[in-house]
Amino acid sequence: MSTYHHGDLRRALLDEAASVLEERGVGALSLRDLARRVGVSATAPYHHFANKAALVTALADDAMAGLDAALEVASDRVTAEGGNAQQRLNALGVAYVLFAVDHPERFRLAFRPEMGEPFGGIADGAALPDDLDGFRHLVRVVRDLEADPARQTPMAVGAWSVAHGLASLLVDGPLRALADDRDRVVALAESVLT
Amino acid sequence: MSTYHHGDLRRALLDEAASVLEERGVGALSLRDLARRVGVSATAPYHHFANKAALVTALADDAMAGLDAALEVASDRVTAEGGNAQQRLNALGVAYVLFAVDHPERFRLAFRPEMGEPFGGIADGAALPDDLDGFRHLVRVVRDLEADPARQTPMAVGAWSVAHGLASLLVDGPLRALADDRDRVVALAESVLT
DNA sequence: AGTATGATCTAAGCGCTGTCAAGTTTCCGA
DNA sequence: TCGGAAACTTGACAGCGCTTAGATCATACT
Repeated sequence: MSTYHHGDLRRALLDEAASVLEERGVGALSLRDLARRVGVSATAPYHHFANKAALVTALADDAMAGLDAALEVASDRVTAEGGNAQQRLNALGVAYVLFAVDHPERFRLAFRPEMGEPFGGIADGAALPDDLDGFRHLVRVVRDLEADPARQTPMAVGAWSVAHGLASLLVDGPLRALADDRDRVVALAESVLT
Repeated sequence: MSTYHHGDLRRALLDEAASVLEERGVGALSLRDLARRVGVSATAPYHHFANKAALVTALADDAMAGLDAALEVASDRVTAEGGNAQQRLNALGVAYVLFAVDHPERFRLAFRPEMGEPFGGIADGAALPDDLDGFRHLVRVVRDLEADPARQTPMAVGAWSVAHGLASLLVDGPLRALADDRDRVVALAESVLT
């Protein structure tokens, strides 16, 4: 026959995992179940991922990439509309929050700590690094907005904090009830992100 | 003999779980292991908790209570020192962040969504409820600070967002490296929470 | 063309988990 | 005192992550 070698089992597993994640949440992820769904033996995934944590980490990387893409779209849109740096920063915050509301499981997974080291890390007084692990848009807009390098890092941290905090509260916290109404989410985000 | 009935197995399980949580993280929690440590059969916990999720939820409630207590201490301290409402709000934010840094596992668990419904929820235009599930201190200080009820909810949301976001970034995000140095955490928190 | 080699996948099994069903021991109130 | 309820035990089941050992396939070299 012909299906002994799968073709791209790694990709198939990640895709299946993404759909399980969306429907049942991260707690429902199981290597055996994924293998079953893809139609492969229980141990096949181990030829593509060292262990379950590695698969989940890869999935989290995908989620991060999705968030980054959403921020890029928002940033480009404001730029195309001739917006200034402040408007771009606000748009990034709104897009950040909307991504979390639209894809809560992906958002949660992206910031899940117990599986690996997600971030490069930034120091306190040091200058802002170019690539904040996918948050290059934030870095760029902060540099446009604040000339003094010493103030860039606190500014980036503050902007990121409020966006991330609001997103978390909408996804997991006391604002969950609002998360369904995108218009109200946008209004709330714009009023808070200033 | 006498140890057939344990005395307060429920409390013993929760205490043991709290210590496992602190040392190994939430992923290392296992009902069987807890039972073993407490010296009881594997199924004994089921007479006190419907399932594992119920135990974890109870543990999360404890964690929330701990955070609330930390906020209360901070609020009382500022009040005793004759501080105004704005100073009290800032102190709450710093205490919030410090709790997260000092007890990262407890902080993460308190906001873990997949086990039950942690929050009561607040609506958009509605007035701020008295008890925001343990965050009564935030509600109180916001009421002292902003007379207009329509603006209280956005203000509370904003303050909570930035504190929660900063705490998350310090615990799980790109600021992890700073989390060890409490003085710098305090300085960063005070500079961001304004 | 023939074959070795490495990549890919399967099969069997270990120790762990959460949970259920049924039986045993202890406590406490009528 | 005694009977029911509460607390706990034993035993078992299915599912999990992961390891070890072996089968199968594509392809690169001679």
